[in-house]
Amino acid sequence: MNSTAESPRLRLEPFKVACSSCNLRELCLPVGLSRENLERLDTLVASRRAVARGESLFRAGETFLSLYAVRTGFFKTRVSSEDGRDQVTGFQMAGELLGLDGISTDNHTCDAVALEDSQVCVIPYNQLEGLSREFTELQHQFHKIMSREIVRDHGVMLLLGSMRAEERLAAFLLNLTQRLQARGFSASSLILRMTREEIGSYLGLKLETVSRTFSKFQEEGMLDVKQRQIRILAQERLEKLVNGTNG
Amino acid sequence: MNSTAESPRLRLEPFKVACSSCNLRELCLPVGLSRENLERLDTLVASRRAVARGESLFRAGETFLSLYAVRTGFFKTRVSSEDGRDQVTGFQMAGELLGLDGISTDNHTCDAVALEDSQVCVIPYNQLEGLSREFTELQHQFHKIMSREIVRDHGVMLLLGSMRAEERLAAFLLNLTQRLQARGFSASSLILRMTREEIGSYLGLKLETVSRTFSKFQEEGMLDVKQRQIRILAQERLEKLVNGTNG
DNA sequence: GTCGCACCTTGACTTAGCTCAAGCCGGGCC
DNA sequence: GGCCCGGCTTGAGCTAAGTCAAGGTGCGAC
Repeated sequence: MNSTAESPRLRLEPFKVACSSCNLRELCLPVGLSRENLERLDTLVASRRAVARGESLFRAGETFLSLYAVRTGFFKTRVSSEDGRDQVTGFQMAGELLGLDGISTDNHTCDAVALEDSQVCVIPYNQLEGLSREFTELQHQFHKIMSREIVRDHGVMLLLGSMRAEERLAAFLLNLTQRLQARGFSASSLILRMTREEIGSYLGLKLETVSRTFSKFQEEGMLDVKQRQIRILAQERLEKLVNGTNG
Repeated sequence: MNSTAESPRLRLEPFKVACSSCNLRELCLPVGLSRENLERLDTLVASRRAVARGESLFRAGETFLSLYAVRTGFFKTRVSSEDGRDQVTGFQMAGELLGLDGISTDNHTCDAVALEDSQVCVIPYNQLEGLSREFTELQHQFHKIMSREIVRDHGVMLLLGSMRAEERLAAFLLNLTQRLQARGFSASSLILRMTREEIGSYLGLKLETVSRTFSKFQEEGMLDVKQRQIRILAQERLEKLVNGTNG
């Protein structure tokens, strides 16, 4: 209705979006809510925002007002140090929440960048706090999501602190396919949304190492790699790389 | 009163502990609470627990029921992978919260180990949820603490993913002294509570590398290192190592 | 269609940090 | 007092991953 000439960067979709009818509700903030409470959540998540590929949803330093749930598309989050070092801290797909880091200081502390044209649901944070005082289910679910992010981060620390390049890439691929599978996609073939450099930044490796490791996995018959199209040919061998006392 | 023969590992201190009169209240969960609300918090944080050096406060896999605030002493948290790899994910001192990772699955996902004889305040989690539905200040403060943990973890990822050994150790020391200073200790001299191996695990380095890097800092006149006693002689040079586009 | 550009691959060489090994230091205990 | 043991230091050599450099590939713009 209202798609007149607005900045593509900040375009707001004014039509109502309903969690209660969203097919992501089993993966997103609404998990575990009753029908009735779902409808109360609808009053909160009232707008969407489109983010074009390459654009930022938010940047470090901006005032924090809302969380965002990825509806469609794919994001990366990135922190930067004062001297310009970058670190990709995560990749987010449909149903995942962005912006939790902003609560601590009322300012975002990382950049969230769309890796493809994406849409997010806007969740005004103080309204979320209000509503979660009113019903336990939402409060509890929200706490679980924050806690899950902490657990995820600890897993990344383990990866960065103690795994070798092959193990890191294997863990990365298995994590991606597992999350894609939960969303109804294939467990064995995927299209990467990010560059080798972004994978490398996330895994604490240089892009050449990522590329070489992909090639090695292909030579060894574990993967079929064609640029960003990946087919997993031997999932159990990847799993063994990550978990086993590999040799 | 009740310090009869109990297991030193699980000893509960039955006497009342009051956040409202605790000298850590400006660093801990009660930050920002009004006098009146502080007293309501006292009803929640009702017991203490002592943990002897080397003992665990909780272990991965145990049922999650409570958060813990460090009252005195020093802890490390540690995650393990299936094949026995360990990663120290943090060191916690007075006023810091332990156990946030447990909310996500109702099970602890890491071990918390005391590095010296310590005491913690027990914060029953479902009571905390209840009370934080009743007053906004507590809810908001709790969310900030969880978010701060996420931000901290992202900082560690940056360190592990993109810094060299010297930068990691410098960042570690500066972080420690900053937190100690906030607790009224010297900004320039400290006693390490952890071994070289534990520092190495946290920083993604081997203990020999930690030791060599300490020696290098000492040779260069930036530190005075005598086993676990550290004196910082040139803080600004450590800062430059971490932040500057060092050469 | 083809040009340009961003991204990816591969090779040759370098190096930071790891491994293995030996010895030292200091605090607790008999 | 001295001895034992966990933790720390240091050296020598090795290796995984980084660096630098040269091409290849595929897609979008004109």
